[in-house]
Amino acid sequence: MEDSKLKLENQICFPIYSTSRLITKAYKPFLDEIGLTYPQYLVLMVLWETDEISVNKITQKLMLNTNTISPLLKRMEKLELLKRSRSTKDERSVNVKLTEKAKQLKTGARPIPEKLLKTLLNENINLTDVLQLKEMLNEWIKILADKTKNID
Amino acid sequence: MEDSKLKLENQICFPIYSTSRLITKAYKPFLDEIGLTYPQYLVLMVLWETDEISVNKITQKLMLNTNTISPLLKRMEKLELLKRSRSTKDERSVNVKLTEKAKQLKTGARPIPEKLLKTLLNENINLTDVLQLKEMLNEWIKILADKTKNID
DNA sequence: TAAGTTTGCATCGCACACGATATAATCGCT
DNA sequence: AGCGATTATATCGTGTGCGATGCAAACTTA
Repeated sequence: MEDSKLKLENQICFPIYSTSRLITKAYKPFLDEIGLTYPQYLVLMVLWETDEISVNKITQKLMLNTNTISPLLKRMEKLELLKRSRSTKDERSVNVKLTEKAKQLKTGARPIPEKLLKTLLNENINLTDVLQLKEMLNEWIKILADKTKNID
Repeated sequence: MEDSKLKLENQICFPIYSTSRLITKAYKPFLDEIGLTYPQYLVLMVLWETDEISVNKITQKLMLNTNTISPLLKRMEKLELLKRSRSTKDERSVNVKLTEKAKQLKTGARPIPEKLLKTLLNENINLTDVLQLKEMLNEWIKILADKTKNID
């Protein structure tokens, strides 16, 4: 019986899982400086782009469910990074708005993407590789988002 | 001021993070059938390859710390998937050994890698792409494991 | 317009990840 | 042999992720 497929080193999924964790770890020193966790940083990236946005829109952009986003936003509100308020148009909907404090954090965050990219580029991986990888992952995200949409 | 780098869609890290979560989700139906979580499945892949292995070796292979692995193994012992016992040679070390139940789970797990791969391949992504991606990720893991080894 | 369905958000419980810390065993150096 | 440093593992607290469930507002459709 051939079991090589069950070996860790032959999996494609394990390297993605590990890389993801290691990248989050690589962010840590930079995010510590501005007092953010990685998921909080993701939320702020959404809000820096579009202040005043509904919880639902955030879940869509980050592909996370409300049972992850709601407590995350709650913690961020406690950190005075944002304000939540019921929409008047649709009472079910909650709008999220940045505080001045969070807007100013953007200055500290601006150099982070470049720093991370510098960490990831070396003699074996160039920018073209990275962009190619990004395309491929986005393709996978499309496939997987579709195939897993009924799994909860 | 150019802020395009702070946009979610221009990040390479976010697609990796999302793909990782979506892949775990894609595993779920298959792992549910044999009553495992994804990290538990990873531990078993290590043990199916080498039964009787120290906790330390497992942390190295999975690149996870003991504060993640210890409780994980404890839960798995409660599920009767493995036994833990102090090494006689080195009383600090704990050896992990599969139960018969876990060994038999391997039969149920055998088709899983192929199923997952089938999910990931389509008209836009072929096996060569996947293998190329794996190489690139392994390169990143090397870089990141080194650069983050002092971050805790 | 009334009843059933869907939608938007929240809460609860559980399983990771991981920083900080603790403890015991072993190692290294004198 | 003795003692400080290192190593292997465990525990605690916090922050995600996410399945299950709850609830109220909005929608649908008879």
